[in-house]
Amino acid sequence: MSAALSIGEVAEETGVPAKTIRYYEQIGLLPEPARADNGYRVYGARAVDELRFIKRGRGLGFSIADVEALLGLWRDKHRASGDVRALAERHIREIDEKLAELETMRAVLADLVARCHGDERPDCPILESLSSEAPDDCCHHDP
Amino acid sequence: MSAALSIGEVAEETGVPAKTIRYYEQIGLLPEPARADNGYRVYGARAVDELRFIKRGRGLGFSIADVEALLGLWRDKHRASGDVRALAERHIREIDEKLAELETMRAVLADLVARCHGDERPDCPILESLSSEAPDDCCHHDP
DNA sequence: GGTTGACCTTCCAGCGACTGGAAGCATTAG
DNA sequence: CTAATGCTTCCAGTCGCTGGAAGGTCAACC
Repeated sequence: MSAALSIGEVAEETGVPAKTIRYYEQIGLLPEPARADNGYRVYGARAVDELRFIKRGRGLGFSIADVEALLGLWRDKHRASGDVRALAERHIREIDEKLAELETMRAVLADLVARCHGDERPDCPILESLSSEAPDDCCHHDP
Repeated sequence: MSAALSIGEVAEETGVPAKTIRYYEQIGLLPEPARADNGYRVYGARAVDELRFIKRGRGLGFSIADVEALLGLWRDKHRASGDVRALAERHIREIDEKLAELETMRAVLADLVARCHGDERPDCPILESLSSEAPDDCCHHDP
């Protein structure tokens, strides 16, 4: 049978802080674990696996809602891999949007920094650009 | 003299929602405007300029705190352009970190998606990767 | 037996940067 | 007179945690 672990041991094992584990339980991402006589949470190997899954999903930038969906698909032995792939593809598109936005910002900033001599003199193209009369519809943002 | 504008007109003029303008005032980013007899906020051209400045700074990804600092430097006629440049350079480094993180995520996801056939069959490298026994120290995150 | 100290429990509050909504005046048009 | 805007305030929610307070529990040490 699988070893019984306290929340601290699971935290140690998975690298997910105990506070975060309780939080995941609170929002329903993790099932409520069994309790020892003293009220302490008691976890098995399954919880460790699920937490590792969650941690990796979060590490790839999936939202909690997405991780919840992926966890559901993972538990479902009859899932279609197409569903998983669709979720991942949508996430890649979101990442691409953020990348494009950040790259635009970076390019504008790098240009401004290059044109700013950066000494004690007060004239500065960076501030001039931020306060100029030009239209500022340059940077698109999500709705 | 400069035209007196209501909050709605300033919002229209700058593209910053009235709610956000009030929020900026509340957190001290914008000074409290004059009030008409009926209690309505009354703005001048200066507030419009400052809001445009803020909007552009936010559009370049600067935090509110950074925008506040930039606004201070902008108002200070004796500022050193080096201070502005240092702030912008630090921001570029933060953007570079986010870019690197997102690019790593994207690469991992793209690889997983490519290896997932994505049909009705349940076997899926994406889920396998999330649940594998391999160490998951692959993705670094900020402290 | 007493007392640390490390662990566990609960609940509440805060981060950033807004955004939405409720409840209530002000002003203007019809 | 009423309806439609627009303005005011304040409170709550978003997302994903994280910190802290106040207290219970357990093993070890003197």
